This record gives sequence, structure tokens and C-alpha cells, in this order.
Amino acid sequence: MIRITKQTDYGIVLLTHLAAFPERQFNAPELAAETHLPLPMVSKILKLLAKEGLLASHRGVKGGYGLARQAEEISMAEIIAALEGPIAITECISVEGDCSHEPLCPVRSNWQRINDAVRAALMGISLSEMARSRPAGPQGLVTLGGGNARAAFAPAVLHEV
Amino acid sequence: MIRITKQTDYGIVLLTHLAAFPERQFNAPELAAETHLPLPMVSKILKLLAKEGLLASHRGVKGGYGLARQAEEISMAEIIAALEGPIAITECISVEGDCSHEPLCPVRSNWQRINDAVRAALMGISLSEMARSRPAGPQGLVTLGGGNARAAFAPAVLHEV
DNA sequence: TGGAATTCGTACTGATTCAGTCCTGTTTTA
DNA sequence: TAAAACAGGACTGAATCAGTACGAATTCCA
Repeated sequence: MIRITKQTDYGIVLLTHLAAFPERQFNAPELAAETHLPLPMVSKILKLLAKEGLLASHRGVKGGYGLARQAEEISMAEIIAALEGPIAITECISVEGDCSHEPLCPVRSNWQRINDAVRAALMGISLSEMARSRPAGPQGLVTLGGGNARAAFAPAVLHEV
Repeated sequence: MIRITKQTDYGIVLLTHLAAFPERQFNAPELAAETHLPLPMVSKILKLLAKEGLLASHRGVKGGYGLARQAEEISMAEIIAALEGPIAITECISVEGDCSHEPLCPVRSNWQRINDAVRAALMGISLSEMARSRPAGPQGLVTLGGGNARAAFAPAVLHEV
């Protein structure tokens, strides 16, 4: 279903939380507690986001994570690309050379159009827009689901009621 | 990477092929041969597409498949929804009731926006557009890849050279 | 009326990916 | 120097995917 992984789902929840408190710096346990997500996953995802340049990390006793840029300047496309790899990479490109019929391939150029359309849609939504319209209350994010069905477009963040 | 499955990938190749010859009717072995896709998969996918109303099937000796509608009237969103299930279903909707905090959930409404944006992008591309700009030659589709990496947006159709 | 061709439905299996955990090292602060 | 926090892998069970197989139902035609 053109699905995103839970890792991405979680990542967006975390980034949204960070964007809601731009001046604050969070460490992994804090974020895990406030978003009700499992700490190991949170830690893993934060590392990834820092490595990809979306988060600024500070080591040491008073370390933690903060947004590397303003929330307005971070698009959903960037976030997804950071957590899942580049959007719109065709296997025929990555495995370059395996496909000797590239000039004859009729499907690829059209898929490129779809890639572009979807990517454009994702680039049009910024993190700040995602963080907006959140209900008040610092008790963190209430999340959904708990089943084992895979998330479709819309993610399934687990909440521990 | 917001990926589609190979099944969908194959399905689009098949539909594209069907759209290129609107007057013709194809049976499964023909399509498999002309698209260089494995027959069992082709058969499986055609069944699904027929069940979902995108293809019209005719049983019996001279049976086969044809597009149920004109290619212009079939959008990529429909195709993907047919092959992978509904786009933009949140787990919290499908498991309805499991989520008692729905009104507090801050992430969902925003994900809905992303769903809508992506779905709009996919609805804007019709099958006829996908079938267009195909290179001439009735020898069927030349496909790509052969690796084991999962397809990102852009699919990886295997070709048997 | 019976046989052949074809779709239809469903169940099954191996391989791959995902979600989540754990451990060890490195850096920074106090 | 010790504690706190990030960094970077390796690992495992569960879920999903890709592909296969088989029997039943339907239609055409001789």
C-alpha cells in the first residue's frame, strides 16, 4: 500500500515532538517517555536522524538531540528519505549495468513520473505543518493501534494506554 | 521507501501492455510471454485485477482478459489500491475501537494530509499516460533488474534476457 | 454431449525484510 | 576519573512477499 515502515512512522512522531519544543533539547529516554515509544527504537532512530543530518546531537552528560534546522525547512520527503533511503531509486539505476535494455524499457520513464509526483507531494509538506494543530498538553503523543497489521499510508504508532 | 510490491509492479506492466492494445484480448500465457514475466505470477495478478473490476475476464476456450474500462479512466491510484489494498487506511480506523484516544491523537490528522497528497498525485496519472511513450515494437516489455533489492518507488521488473 | 481450453479460488513454501533488543565503544561534562 | 549520553554494530523472532501448485468452475466447439 505504498507503505512506510514503523521506523519512519516513529521517526516522524519524534521529529514532530522535537519541532513542538524547538528551544528544548531532548535525550533519548526523555523522548521515549514523552512519546510512549520503546526506548531502544527511539535511540536507534535518533541516531539515524542525526547521521542523516536532520538532528543535531550533543554527546556527554548534558547531551541530547535537537533539530538541525528549523522545522519549516524540513520536508516530509527529507524525513522519509533519511529513514528509508532515497525516494525514487530504480533498481535498474542502483544495479546499473545489469540492465542492458535500459533504452528499450518502457516502464521506467513512466515510473519516474510517479516518483516525481509523489515526491513533490511529500516535499510540499513541512515538519512544522505536521507539528501544527497538535492538541495542547505536554503529556506527549497519544498513538494508535496495537494490532499487527502493517501500516498503510497512515502509520500505526503503538500507544501504551 | 514508500515502496510498492513486485506484484503491483508486475500488475502495472501488464495493464500497460493491455492498454497498448485495447482491441485485443489476452490470455495469461500470452501476456506472460509478451511481458517476460513468470506465468504463475501473471495469472495470479490477472485474477486479482479482474476481481477488483479493472479487468474484464472471459472464461472458456477463447477466453482471456481485457481492460474493463478505457485506459484514460483508470488511475494509478486505482491500480495500486486494487493490488495492495486501500490507500490511506489508518490502522486506527481499521481496528476501530482499539484506539480510545483517537480525539487526542495528534499524528493522525496530519498523516491524513500526506495520504491525501500522495493519493492525489497518483490519481492524477492515468493508465493511458503510462502506456504512452512506449517504444515501438510488439516484442513486449523489456524489464529491469534481477537483483534482490526491494523496489523503491520505481519498481524492479525482472527481465529474462 | 463430451472434451479441451481457460479462468477462478485457495492453500502452501522458501526467502526476505522488519521490528525490536542488546552490547560495546566513544565523547563530554562535572 | 566517573557518570551520562551518543555511536555503531550484530543479532533474533515475527511478519510479509514472491512464487508455485492444484483442483474446481465455466465456456466453446466438434
